[in-house]
Amino acid sequence: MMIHSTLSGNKEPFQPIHKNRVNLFVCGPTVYDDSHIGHARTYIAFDVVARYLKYRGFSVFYLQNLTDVDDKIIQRASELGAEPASLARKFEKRYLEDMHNLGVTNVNFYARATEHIPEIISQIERLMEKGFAYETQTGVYFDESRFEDFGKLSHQTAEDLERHRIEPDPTKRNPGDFSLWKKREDKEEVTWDSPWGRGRPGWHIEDTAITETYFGPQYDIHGGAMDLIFPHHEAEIAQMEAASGRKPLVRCWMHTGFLNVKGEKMSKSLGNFVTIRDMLQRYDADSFRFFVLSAHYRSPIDFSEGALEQSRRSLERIRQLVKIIEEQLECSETPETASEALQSEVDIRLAEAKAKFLEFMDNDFNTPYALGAIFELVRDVNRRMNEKTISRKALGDAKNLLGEWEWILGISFSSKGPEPAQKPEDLIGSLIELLIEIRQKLRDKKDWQLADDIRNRMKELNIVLEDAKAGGGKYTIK
RNA sequence: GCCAAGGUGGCGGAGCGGCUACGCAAAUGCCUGCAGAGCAUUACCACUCCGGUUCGAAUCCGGACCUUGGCUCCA
Repeated sequence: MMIHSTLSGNKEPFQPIHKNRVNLFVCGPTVYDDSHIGHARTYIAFDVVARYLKYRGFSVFYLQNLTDVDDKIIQRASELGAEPASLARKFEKRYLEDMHNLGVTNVNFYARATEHIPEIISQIERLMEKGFAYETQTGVYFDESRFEDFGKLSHQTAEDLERHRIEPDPTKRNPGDFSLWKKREDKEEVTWDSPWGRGRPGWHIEDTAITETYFGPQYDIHGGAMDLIFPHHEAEIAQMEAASGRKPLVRCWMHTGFLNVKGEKMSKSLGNFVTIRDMLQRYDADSFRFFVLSAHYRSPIDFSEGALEQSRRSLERIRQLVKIIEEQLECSETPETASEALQSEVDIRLAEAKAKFLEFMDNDFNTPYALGAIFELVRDVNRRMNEKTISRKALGDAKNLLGEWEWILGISFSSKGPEPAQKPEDLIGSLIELLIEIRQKLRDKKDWQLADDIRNRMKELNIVLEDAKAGGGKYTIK
């Protein structure tokens, strides 16, 4: 199994530190607002990573932090006149709801920063003892010049890092030094006692304190989006490798590409963001997951309604097959077995499809190509059903294989009921049902002209009828 | 300025030395009273540009150009 690591810039064979145990850590959100679909992209990607590793027989422990103390939370709370702690809890709850709704269900433990203050302090103390950190008027800082590997993840040298957009704190030794502990004397603020007085932790230290607590000084995979490479993950490497004296902190650094809108990064400041909640009002989670997985996790993806609609239709094609398979399995005319030659042909085909899927997933989680393998099977099974050369057993096998893939991707291939956006109010719905009944009577009498006229007139009202063979039919409102 | 990720058919998106996925959209056929949906088949032979290596390059090596992102807030 090959995974691309940002540190080396190459795909590397994946080998966990401890036999088949995989310790996976992904940076969680700062809970000061609702998450947007850019966050969702990253978390869906790592959900699939965790699922696939499990499927491959690894015992995965997936850990995520929750940044529940931070300047942004405090600022937002004061804007709203709320308590920072309760604001953080509220958005933490909403974040977990969002993840649940997206089928992101494989995180084993969410660790809150505020529940790891002693571990954070302990790590800073060790950095102080070893001379990697120093105290100033404003806080405790990591001395970047003492850690020679600084910049190795983002492939930058000390000189590259001389440039900066924000004027550095003049009390720091080097402009690149980052905060481990922020001193805050104000009684109104959220603070904890520390050897350096009241204050709160810097952003980077919470993650290494948390991963050290649950995984120790070294672990297997660390994930996050590209924007975290510098400075956040660089700082994590510096903190933990300096504190423990052991490297590497993680074997494999995985970073997801951005979700863009019209080629630009989705962000709050540009105002082009869509929250997960808003998106789920319009589209189902499975279509969104399909959209995310139809691009490689490291590639940027461009979000648009059209792209999501395309994903919905593509997924529909797989669902259609599952529906037909189920019908065929119930149909008494479907033969129990086929000739030996046909059966072995199908067996080979299924085994090939399965092997292909695994091969692509083993190659740095190439979900787009894995989806391609699914569609190849879909076409093949459809063809065999048309030719009526497929047996009940083969259909069952195909269904089972699709079931495995469903689980890995976290996408349901079973058709759902009507889409939420299409459900009309009761009265209108009843009237439409009534018209469908009347049309059916006309169709029974072969009064095609009037029946078609009703259908056309309804179409003008944006109500699209689709007649079923058996009679009746379904409708969609645009 | 430095670092990173990219630039592939009408669109989305893989591939990363020869076999040129897959999906959407399209065309044709099957089905259907018709339409839609569904299914099958088909077409297009695309890789930012300029050099080079090679029997052979979208893929490797130089060199440009363009896009997006990071450079101490960020998934």
